[in-house]
Amino acid sequence: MNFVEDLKWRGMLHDIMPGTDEQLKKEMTAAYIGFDPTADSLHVGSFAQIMLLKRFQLAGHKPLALVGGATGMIGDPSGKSQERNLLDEELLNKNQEGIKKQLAKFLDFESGAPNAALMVNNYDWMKEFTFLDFIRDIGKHITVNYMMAKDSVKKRLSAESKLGMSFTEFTYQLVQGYDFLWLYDNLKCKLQMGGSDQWGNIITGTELIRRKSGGEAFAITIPLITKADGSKFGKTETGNVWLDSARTSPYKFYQFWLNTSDEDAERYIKVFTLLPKDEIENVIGQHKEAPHVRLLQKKLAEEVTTMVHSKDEFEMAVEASQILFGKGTAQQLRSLDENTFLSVFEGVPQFTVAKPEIETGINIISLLAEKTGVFQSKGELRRTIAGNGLSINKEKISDADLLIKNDRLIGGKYILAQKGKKNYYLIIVE
RNA sequence: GGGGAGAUACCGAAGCGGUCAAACGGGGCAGACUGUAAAUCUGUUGGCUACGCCUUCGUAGGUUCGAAUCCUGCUCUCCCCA
Repeated sequence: MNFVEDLKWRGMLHDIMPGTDEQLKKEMTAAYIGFDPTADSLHVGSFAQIMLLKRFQLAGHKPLALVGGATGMIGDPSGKSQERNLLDEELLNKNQEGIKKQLAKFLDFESGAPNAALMVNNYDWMKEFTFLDFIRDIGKHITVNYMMAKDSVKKRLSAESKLGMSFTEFTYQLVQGYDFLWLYDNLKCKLQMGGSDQWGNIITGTELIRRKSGGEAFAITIPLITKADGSKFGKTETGNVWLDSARTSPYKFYQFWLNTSDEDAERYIKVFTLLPKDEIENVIGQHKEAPHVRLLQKKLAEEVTTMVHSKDEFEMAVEASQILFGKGTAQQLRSLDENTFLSVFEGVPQFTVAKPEIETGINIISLLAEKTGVFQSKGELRRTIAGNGLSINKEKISDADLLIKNDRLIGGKYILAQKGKKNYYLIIVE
């Protein structure tokens, strides 16, 4: 199966410019995708694009990852994003480094193969380009009428938009178009890929290449990743899901994928894993026969967590999940060694209390609602206990006057409080 | 500028002198069920030194034994007319 067919089967093809497939069959082709350097880590929202580059490289082509140092300063008017703050160069550099490190996990930058990946930053070629030169050499080739016809621009000019659009944002597509032109001229990049919201910007680039260099360039976009329930993909209650383990722990990351709905998982496994078609179809088939086993989600979470983090971290996440959600018992909990214990509860809100507080025995209400912020108020805690919703170290608590003493400490220094089934809080005694 | 309606807890919305920490719905939280899901059902949803006390019904005063409820000033919102 070739690259384009594979994308099609995976539901990753939104739009493709005529001739693209032929070009890819003809020769090794370089393609680029732009990433916003607004943070030093990418999140799962960009993950589909990363996988796109990955597949591209696996198909024998040359992927270019462009970090939008220049474009990131401007802000794409697509979507409802407001004007963006300018990022300073130092931060940009730091973010670029972080992003490159992440991409290196997926793409081969180092091998020296002809199709080794390359990282570029449009700031490098934009920073010396003066405004006058730009409007004369580039602006000349694209009419305002053309630019105004883009959806991203039209939306912002329409009556419903209260925000208006600055000239800076308006020029965005031109700057991005110039990126493509530059890459075409300098690195023989003939294809730009991206999310479906980028189609208009990409086409401005191919148009610019045609008019200025008389060359032919191509475009592929992938659909926006959606969730069946209509909420935004890549977010949890606690915020964005990042690829960096310092921002989103491997455990949380694993959980994110494990919790996808049946319908979503079926689409995601095609987009976010490298598993071949027959294996995916097999898993989907098995899942349909026994949906409650959630084989599909498990497979998806395994593949993605292993790829983004590591096999070890994946196994740790599974172990943590079993303790937290399986029939984890107090004995099991106490049997963990300290390191495992801490990694299981990594990312769980933590509180610290002084050792003397516990030694004399402390009332549970005082401990959870005063010494720590596990509960907002004592009333809330009493209610939770009355509703059978509180556990300490995996044991249900039904007595609001319970005294917590040293013998409750796990490993001599930890107490695990649990509000309901899913909310854990770690109290460290030292 | 003239006239009218209104401001109640996270949101919507009842209440119009005591029995109001305030009906009901939504949302939130928890429990049961379950697939760590959805749907459903149940409980709970101001604070506390807790059969009692304290602070809350736009804001500041007043009437009253007693006010979210009545009166006055102020602020804001909505509607109609100019």
